[in-house]
Amino acid sequence: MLNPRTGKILNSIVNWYIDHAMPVSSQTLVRDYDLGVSSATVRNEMAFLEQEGYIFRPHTSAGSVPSDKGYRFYVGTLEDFTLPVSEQRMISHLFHQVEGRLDEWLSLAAAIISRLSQNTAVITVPHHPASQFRHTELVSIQDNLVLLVLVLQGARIKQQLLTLEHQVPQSELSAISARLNPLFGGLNRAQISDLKLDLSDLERQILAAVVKIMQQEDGQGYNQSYLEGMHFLLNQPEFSHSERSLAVMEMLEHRTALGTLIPQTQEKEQVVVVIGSENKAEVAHNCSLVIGRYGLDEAAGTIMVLGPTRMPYRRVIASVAHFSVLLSHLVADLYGVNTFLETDKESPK
Amino acid sequence: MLNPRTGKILNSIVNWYIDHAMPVSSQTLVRDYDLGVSSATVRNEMAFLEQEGYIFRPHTSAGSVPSDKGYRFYVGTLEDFTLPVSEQRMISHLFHQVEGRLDEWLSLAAAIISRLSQNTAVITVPHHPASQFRHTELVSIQDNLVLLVLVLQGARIKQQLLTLEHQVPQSELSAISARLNPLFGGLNRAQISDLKLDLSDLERQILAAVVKIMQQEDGQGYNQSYLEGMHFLLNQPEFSHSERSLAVMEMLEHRTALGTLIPQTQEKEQVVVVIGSENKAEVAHNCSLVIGRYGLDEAAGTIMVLGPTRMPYRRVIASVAHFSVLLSHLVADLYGVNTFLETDKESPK
DNA sequence: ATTAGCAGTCAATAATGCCGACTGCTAACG
DNA sequence: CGTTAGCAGTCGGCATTATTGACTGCTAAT
Repeated sequence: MLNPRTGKILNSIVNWYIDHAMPVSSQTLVRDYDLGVSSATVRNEMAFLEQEGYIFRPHTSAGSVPSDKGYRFYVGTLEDFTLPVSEQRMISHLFHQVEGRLDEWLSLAAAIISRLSQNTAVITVPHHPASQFRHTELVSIQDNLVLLVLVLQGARIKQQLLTLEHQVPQSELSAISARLNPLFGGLNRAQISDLKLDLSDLERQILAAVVKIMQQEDGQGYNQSYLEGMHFLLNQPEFSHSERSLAVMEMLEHRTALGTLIPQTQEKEQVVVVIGSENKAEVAHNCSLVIGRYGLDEAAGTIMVLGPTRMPYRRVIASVAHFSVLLSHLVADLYGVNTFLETDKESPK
Repeated sequence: MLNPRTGKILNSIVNWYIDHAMPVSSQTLVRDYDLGVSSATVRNEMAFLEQEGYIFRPHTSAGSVPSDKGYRFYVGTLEDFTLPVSEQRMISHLFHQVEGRLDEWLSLAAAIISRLSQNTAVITVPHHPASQFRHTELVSIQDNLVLLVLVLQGARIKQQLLTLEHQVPQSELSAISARLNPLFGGLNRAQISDLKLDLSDLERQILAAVVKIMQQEDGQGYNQSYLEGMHFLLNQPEFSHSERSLAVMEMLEHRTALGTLIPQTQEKEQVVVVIGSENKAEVAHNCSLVIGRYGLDEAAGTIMVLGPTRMPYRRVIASVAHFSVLLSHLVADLYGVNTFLETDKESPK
């Protein structure tokens, strides 16, 4: 679609602009990249690229800036999204230190992705629209106050305080949970509700609480997430002084509308890049989004990196791809699935 | 220390500046406040206030801006920190909707305080340097993978995945936790470590994990906290364009050094205000901090609101004071303490 | 002690001119 | 015919200057 030399020049423009955040001149290109032609030729090519909409100029006699279309072309030509070995080692080292804690994994992953990509990262908790019951436990706190601990499929823990009508000894509470656990095990909330059981008042209260917790859990999509590196957004020259940045920050803080940014057509283990005005939300029109999914069909989470359209796509995509695989393995363990997913290489849409 | 009229003028200056974020002129004061004197007199008083360091001027022929000393005086004259009844009702309504969940309480409280005070709010999880064991539970996840659920005093829940040497049936896991629970109940990690018990390898592994979790839990001070309303910082005109704001944001995001901002001398149920350069941390020299404590001796948490020195102190102090009492009640319930704390009125330092 | 009035100060804004970074074009070149 | 050197033209950015208007500080009258 673009002849090789033109493509090479466009990619050089994008690379330089990503690094320097300033319009690129024809001279700069021949100086910094090995194009083998003179600046005049580059100017001719740039005129063509501008005409075709791959780049634009802030004003008549200015250097060129990649447009969304230009970035899209650039991203399409990228390949080899493996992280440097040193970084891979660093990551696996850090993960060994927080062995065995889902929340720590996600929080750590968000922190690392954010640091590696120098942008804001969000990771949503693996989520399934119909959680399965795994285990419950009742712990007496004080008088008639009882802590209900609920373990869902995938080692997800929920808690809820219950106020009982009368004080109940711990031994009886334990007996109740011991009785309910085998009955509820492996069922989702609809199935639990449908059970025809002969229950005491107390047991009914507990069942109601369990169902309610599961309902809330199933209901929240992008509400539960780990957010890291908001300050990188502010560091970006294109954001530091604008009104836009504020709207984006607010969206991030409330997680509202984060879901709407995700395009529906995304297969697992594939990294999708949404550039600038391709975003559905108006506020994110000068942002790019790199989105990965992880987990299993029964519990999928999303990794996303948000930054200005001028972001280091290769690094970002590599980070997201790496963690997509890593977290998928971890979640597979939690859900007792042994299928090892094919890994190693992903390519953006 | 300041004669009544001078004090009244100073407070008028502070009030106006808090509302408008612009230097106040003598004319504006006589127009907007009922001072009963002419602008010339106000100018004379302002000259005095400037000489004494309560206010300063950005340049020679400019209006006046309160200094930290001026704010300090202003805060000292404030009284009546009750929230409007409508807001109190709104709060108790919202809290009824998330009955029984500590994490939701704190998260909600941070959100409300932030909204009410139009500034950034942080609430730390109630914390004690030597947590007490309450209950543990082992849930088989898959093969030899087991989820250890640990409940600490105060309904705090921790989780950890364990990889066992062999696969162990759920019934045996339940038996183990049933055996360990009465042994550990009410003890802190040192006491648990000191127990001379005859344990199997498996039980030893579990004990080690329990102690390690408790150790980590006891170790982290301000790490666990709920942060809300960072975008308010960016909205403030004094922050929107500065380098400072970035440093503050970074500090907030990493929670580092948040602890160092808290003055040590603070009694429970008392709200402390730290103004501008009174802050120990250099980065926070144009910030003010309103700090409240809540909880019990055995589990105290901190509420803090951070914003520019030009913040609506009355509203902020009232919000913090209100939630200090509210959360104290809730925590007291969790810890099985029935002492109702004397409430209603607090005054800042 | 208070006040009116006036002179003086200084930031903010607009207007102007200059510099330099780039491009677009044209004509020459291989 | 693609490529290149060179030059004219454009426009943002920066520094300089002028103008305005919002305040104060001072002084003299009340």
